[in-house]
Amino acid sequence: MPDLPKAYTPHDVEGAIYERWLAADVFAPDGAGSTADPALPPFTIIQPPPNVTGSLHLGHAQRTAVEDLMIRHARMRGHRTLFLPGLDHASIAAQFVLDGIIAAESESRQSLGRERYLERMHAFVATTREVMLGQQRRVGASADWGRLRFTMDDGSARAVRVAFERLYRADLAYRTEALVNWCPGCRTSVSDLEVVSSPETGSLWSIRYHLIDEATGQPDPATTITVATTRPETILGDTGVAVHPDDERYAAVVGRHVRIPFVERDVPIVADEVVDRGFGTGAVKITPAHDHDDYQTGLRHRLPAITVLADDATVTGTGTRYDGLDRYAARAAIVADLDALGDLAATTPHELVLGRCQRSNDVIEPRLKTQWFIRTGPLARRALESTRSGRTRILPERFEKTWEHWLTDIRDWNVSRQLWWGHRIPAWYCPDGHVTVSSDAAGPTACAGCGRPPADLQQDPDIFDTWFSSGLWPFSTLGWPDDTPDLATYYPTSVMETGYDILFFWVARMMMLGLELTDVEPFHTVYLSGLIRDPEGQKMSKTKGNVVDPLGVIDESGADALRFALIHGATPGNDQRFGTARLEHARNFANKLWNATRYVVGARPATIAEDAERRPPDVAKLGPTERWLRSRATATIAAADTAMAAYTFGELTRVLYDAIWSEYCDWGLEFAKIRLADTSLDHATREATWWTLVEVLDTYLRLLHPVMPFVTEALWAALPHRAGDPELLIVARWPAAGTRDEAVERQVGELIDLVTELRNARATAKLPAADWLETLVFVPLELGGTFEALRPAIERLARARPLQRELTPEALAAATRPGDLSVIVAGGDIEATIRPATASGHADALERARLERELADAEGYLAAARERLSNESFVTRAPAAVVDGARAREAELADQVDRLRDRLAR
RNA sequence: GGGCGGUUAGCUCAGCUGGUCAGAGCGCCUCGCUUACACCGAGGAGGUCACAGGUUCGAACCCUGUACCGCCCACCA
Repeated sequence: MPDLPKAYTPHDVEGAIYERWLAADVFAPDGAGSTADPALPPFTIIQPPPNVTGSLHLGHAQRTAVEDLMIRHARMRGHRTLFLPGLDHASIAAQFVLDGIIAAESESRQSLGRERYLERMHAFVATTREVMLGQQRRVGASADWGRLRFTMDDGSARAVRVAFERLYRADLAYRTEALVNWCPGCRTSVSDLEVVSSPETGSLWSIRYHLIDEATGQPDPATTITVATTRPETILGDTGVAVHPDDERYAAVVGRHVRIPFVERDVPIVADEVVDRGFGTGAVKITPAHDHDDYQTGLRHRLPAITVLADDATVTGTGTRYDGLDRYAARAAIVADLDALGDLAATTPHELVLGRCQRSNDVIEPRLKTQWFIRTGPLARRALESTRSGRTRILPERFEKTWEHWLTDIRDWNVSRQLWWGHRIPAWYCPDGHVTVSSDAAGPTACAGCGRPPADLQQDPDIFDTWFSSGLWPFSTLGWPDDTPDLATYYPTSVMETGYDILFFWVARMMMLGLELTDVEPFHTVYLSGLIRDPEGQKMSKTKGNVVDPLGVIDESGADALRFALIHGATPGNDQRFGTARLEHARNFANKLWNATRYVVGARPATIAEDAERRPPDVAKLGPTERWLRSRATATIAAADTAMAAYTFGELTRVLYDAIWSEYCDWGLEFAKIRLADTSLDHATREATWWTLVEVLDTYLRLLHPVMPFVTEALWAALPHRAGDPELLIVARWPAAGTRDEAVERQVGELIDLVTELRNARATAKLPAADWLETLVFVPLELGGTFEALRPAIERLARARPLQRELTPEALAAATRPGDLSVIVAGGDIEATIRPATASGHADALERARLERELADAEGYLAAARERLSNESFVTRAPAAVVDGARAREAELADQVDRLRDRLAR
């Protein structure tokens, strides 16, 4: 048994412990140090792979803490546990970061070229990767590092190719020209999810279009239709004007044509119900190539789609002087020119919602592109079926509504990205337009359409949306598409823990792809964590500068404190504010635990050898407090089990905090101190007391281990172990709840209340803390044995001596003298009288005031209880147990009120 | 425009399926004899559980509505 240093220094504890775990090979389910029971089902958590874009923040630390908590708990219950760690290449996010880095060196994607750019990327992620893995170890992740995976490793690459080929063959992946969300800054398309709507103030311009005189074929200067637009530059791509079919104002002009200025194009006026008659002028210009609504309208009316903006959002191909101008410069020029022509009818400020790129914040430009899409309809239906049937559960449950809503209205998923860092789409095109999709690493051997040789084929230059590879994560990490032993053993996985902010991005994609490709739900439970915010409730972000580095916190307070704080404050799906107060609370708790253990270790009776093997306490020698401690430990185990089963980890920490601090330390250790020092007791009795302390502390260390693994491991090593225990707590068994002794819990509880009340009376009367006070006490017969056993402890803790027991309340009343302080324990029959060493009128006044306050409280409760009982329908309609409880309560209160009145009358 | 959360002690938050549920931590006030711990110990003050109705024998908890705050989704140019 190692000695415990006097001071708790997390830094010293934690490094050594992690090394011991690694050396013992206890993380892997099949590691040499595993104590798992092969008969139990395995428990698997595939870690949500953090982006290799830098370093981990508190949110990651929280996720890791929660995942590791579940894994450690399952491991202690004897399950084979796989906590598979990983990293995500984070295609667009990583490119965004790297672009920033190379920009500082006056380089760019274009200047480096694809090959050198990717070299830079590999070097970049090689460094961030090590930083991030190191951080996870510091947090204490008991992950199986030997199975570490990366979304860009060969296994993932193959899984991506095979998945795509299967989807293609099942007609769930298709290539088409469609309007996609184009980010001019990132120079790629992005998915609908990556477009964030941003309310902004812009302008609404009303513009007159001239109708064509059908006789001359020329615009009629006198006949115009006014359209309203927020984006005048798209005029150049207009191919129609739409009005509502029932709009009488325009009924006459439907079917006629207008001439689009600058491009001199004649386009038809069409009737379409999409138009809102009440908005603007009731006439809408239609630009199918640059607006999602217009695209649909265009399709309905067979209007051509003319692209007028290039990849960099400059005007292109219009043959006007605007070509080459940025979209906003073109807008200004066009507005000015329209004004000059006299066709600008109005300019009004306008609140609108812009789509901006989640990554670069550029305004998204809808553009026509030929790209790959995943047909989500059939996939989403299966995913919905999984949650509706309960085969996969989402926690907290309210997110199932969000899930339903999103998956019901889901649109096809654009997976093509015009980026470099990612998985290249395994599709090849031949000059005749045939498409060949091949999962072969070497590519296809011939064109699938015409048999041309590979040399004639060109691979799609695009890569996949990063979430495509992430979507395969639960099974690609286990060896899929091969039928590996790991896949057979650990798939489907158990719990997917992640933030609610990526429910759609990631969880939905994993469900859809997992169901399609493996025919089974990839996990049975989705646990959604909330976000970590700063103490002011702000989202942590680098630009705000309020990001907290977990390593700094760990250096200062320890990983255990960090984990406890993060878990303690977490309610599933709810954000939490994180600040120093929480952290100090957690660190103080670790410190408390450390010192309590140090006390226990140091309190070993001399009759027990230092290296003695653990013995269960001798049941025959247990006193009430020992039985109380054991019963409370059993209650705590049950409460911890309930919390674990409900995934309410914050509740788990609360239960353990209270049990350890408020029960074990505040009362258990204090009672034990007195007993251990009581030389009137025999050796065996004192040994039983100590063994009880050891046993209960052992239980609490086990229960707390998943939350605070380092300190519990260190402290557990200082306790004697049972014969069958392993070397390390991490692979020791989770405790099983025994039977509670409710009688002893109640009795000891009442005596604890007595001590508290005696202290209260003393403090209220402002009696010196150091004084020993002569005290008389009446304790009913059924509590007598317990009282006598605890008498030395009560005397010491209440500083009441001599503590003389009176046998009847009458005897107590008779012995009470004026100036004595009275104590009537609420809810019990215990009464006591304290005799101050020096009587003082002042103390007496304070004492009366205290008793009167207590009386008023008791009378209030009593009145409420009586009112409830006098209610006929309560007595007849409430459950018997509740009524009985109320009667008992009434009796207790009545008794207490009597006694208080009696005392005050003296 | 839909949907979802939140509103409980000065602050940050717990309160699971309605019946000792009005709680915790921090902060505050008073006091510390006691060598596990001052990262501590003892005692205490503090709340019409956002507001208004309703259901019920009984509501912080269920229903309806209102007000703020936050988030998600959404094709009004």
